[in-house]
Amino acid sequence: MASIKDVAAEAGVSVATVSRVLNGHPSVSEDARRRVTAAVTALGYRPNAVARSLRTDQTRTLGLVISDVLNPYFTELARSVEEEARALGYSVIIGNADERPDLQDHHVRTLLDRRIDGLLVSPTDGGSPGMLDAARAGTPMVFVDRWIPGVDVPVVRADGRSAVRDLVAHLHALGHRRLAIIAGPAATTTGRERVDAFREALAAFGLELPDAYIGQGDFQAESGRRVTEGFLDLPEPPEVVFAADNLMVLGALDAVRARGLRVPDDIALAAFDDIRWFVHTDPPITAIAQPTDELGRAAVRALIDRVEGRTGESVTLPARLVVRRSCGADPASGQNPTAVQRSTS
Amino acid sequence: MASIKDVAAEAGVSVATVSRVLNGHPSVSEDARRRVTAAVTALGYRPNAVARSLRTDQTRTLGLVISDVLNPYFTELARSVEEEARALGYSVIIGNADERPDLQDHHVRTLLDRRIDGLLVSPTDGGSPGMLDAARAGTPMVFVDRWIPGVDVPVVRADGRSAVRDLVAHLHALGHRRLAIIAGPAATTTGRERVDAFREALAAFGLELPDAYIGQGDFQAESGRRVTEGFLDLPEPPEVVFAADNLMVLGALDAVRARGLRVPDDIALAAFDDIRWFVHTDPPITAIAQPTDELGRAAVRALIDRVEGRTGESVTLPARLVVRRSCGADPASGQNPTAVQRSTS
DNA sequence: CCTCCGCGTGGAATCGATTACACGAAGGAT
DNA sequence: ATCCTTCGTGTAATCGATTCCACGCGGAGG
Repeated sequence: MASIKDVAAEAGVSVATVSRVLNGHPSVSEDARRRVTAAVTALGYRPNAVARSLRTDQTRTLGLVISDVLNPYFTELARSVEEEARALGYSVIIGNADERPDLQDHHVRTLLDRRIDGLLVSPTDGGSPGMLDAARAGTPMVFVDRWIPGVDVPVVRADGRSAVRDLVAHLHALGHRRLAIIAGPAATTTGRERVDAFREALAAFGLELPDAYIGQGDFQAESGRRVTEGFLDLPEPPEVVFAADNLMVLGALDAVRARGLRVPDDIALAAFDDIRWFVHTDPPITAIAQPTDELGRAAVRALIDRVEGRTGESVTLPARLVVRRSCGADPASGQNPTAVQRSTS
Repeated sequence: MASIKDVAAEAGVSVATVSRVLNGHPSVSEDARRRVTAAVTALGYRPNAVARSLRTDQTRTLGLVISDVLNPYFTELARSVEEEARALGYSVIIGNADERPDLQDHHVRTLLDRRIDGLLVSPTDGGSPGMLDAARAGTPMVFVDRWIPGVDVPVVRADGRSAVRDLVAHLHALGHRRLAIIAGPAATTTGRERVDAFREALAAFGLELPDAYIGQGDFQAESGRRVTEGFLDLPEPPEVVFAADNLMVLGALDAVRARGLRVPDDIALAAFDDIRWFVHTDPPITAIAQPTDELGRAAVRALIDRVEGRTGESVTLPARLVVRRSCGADPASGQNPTAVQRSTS
């Protein structure tokens, strides 16, 4: 592969001049510029990004560590992150943590070793050593979706509180009183927050959230199945199961089916995170939709602000309720339209 | 960030010795080794991968350019690729082409600029300039899933031929005679091959595949909807629509629903590529499943073989039919079990 | 006692870029 | 004519690692 020296030789100039032409430096004669560009195309020369990074101490690369690539929510997030980054002249390297803190750390370390300019993380846990080191070392960093309390890093996320209130209002209006939740891991902020928001919303309607109605999941489908089976075994099973992510509701659906029960007639189902497949499930699933695309873009902008020395700020965007048939409403006619409206407030 | 010089100073040895310790070189005294490791931990030193790559001319990184991250098939593929690569000591950088040749080229160029050791591609088209350059330049390369005829690069893929035969046998046994297909882009091998396999299988049962029953899709949901609407407008609409990928069948489902028709009673549906959501759609969708995980791993092994100077060979693995309710069978009881058996041959 | 060998170590070249600095030529001002 | 800019260019240092080569030292063999 041709190097800058080869180009210099071919053009009959020094490497400095070649570099200047490549970087659009003003003080190069028109003649030299022509000869260099000719040599570049003749040799099919492409600058070595590795060498350039070593010298300039910047890679124009962002790292993105997500919790689970197989979760469509994170896939969409990754896509919008890459898009915005590309538009701003950066590349993205994705690390998939599979909800495992050790893997998360592995990726953070690897990315730091490659001297990425900034790091976008959706932490799997409450702060693994590698992550805390990175934050402390001053690597530009932004949390997206999930974050770690007490760590001084901007957070870009959706606030589901009002949407959860809308959901509970919707369920209450349909006559449901015994509502259960499949929570995410307690180590994650989204795992805790969604339970809190749910409990608060219930309280506003004078409803309790008994411990028996809080199932401990891990954001994976299998845990949704397990927890739902537990709910169904209760002397007084819930009328509604709300899953804290889109994968767990799938498991819940499995468990309900396996008992020969019907949704929503025997039990209602809802989920956090809306994905396109929910339109086609049987029945279509009521969900809380995050503005995933905007989240990804905002996170990248905040991170690049930090990378380039500006102050990237935290951003919180509203989530909104999308009513479908899994809770009993007929969305084509009956349900209260104010629910959808209020969620954008 | 601490460099090797700092470590050398801290340990009271030369940088050469530090490097030797770091790389497990034998001829270092026990004493020096101890002092160096102590200095490393004291400073929290991590070698600069950029500098190392520049010197050694290898990045221990693989590039993976996939056609569409939002397609669960490719997400699973990416995951298994990363897993196998990690197990073998390599990192993976993913580029998402979004089925756009220009974006594909952008990613190939960027990856080559970073001097990745090898490239895994599932080409979006029939050979864009960047890709052909890469192949010609001698970059270790392997095609996965799709490939470009005439380019001398190993291919790791699934052969759907026998599974398509099984599918057609299944459909024929259920009494269906008018079978249509939503094809992928003609520029892709999978786009063409699946149509050919379908036509061949039909011929074996004395059935034709009229042009009106071949819809031109682009592997995206929207094209599935459009094509299916065209089928339904035909004077004699098909009894079965077979989509060449999992996204297009979603669009087909939309189109069928929008007309108020039922699956499978009014029209049967099937798809290439099985994904976990198909179990939960209404109705569950009959699909041809690729051994995605094994495909990803085999591709990585073949590529690393090339990278490390061995001869990575092409691999073809069989796909298999997974019967569900979208074609009219009741998989719990009725359908011919030989269909599933034969597909593994 | 001398020579040779091997081991542990350090000095310095190297990878491919960027960039500070110096230098010569040309042109304008005095 | 002399001096000072300005402009275009080249030389060389630098980034952080790896690795070739040489050197000093100690022990073994003659």
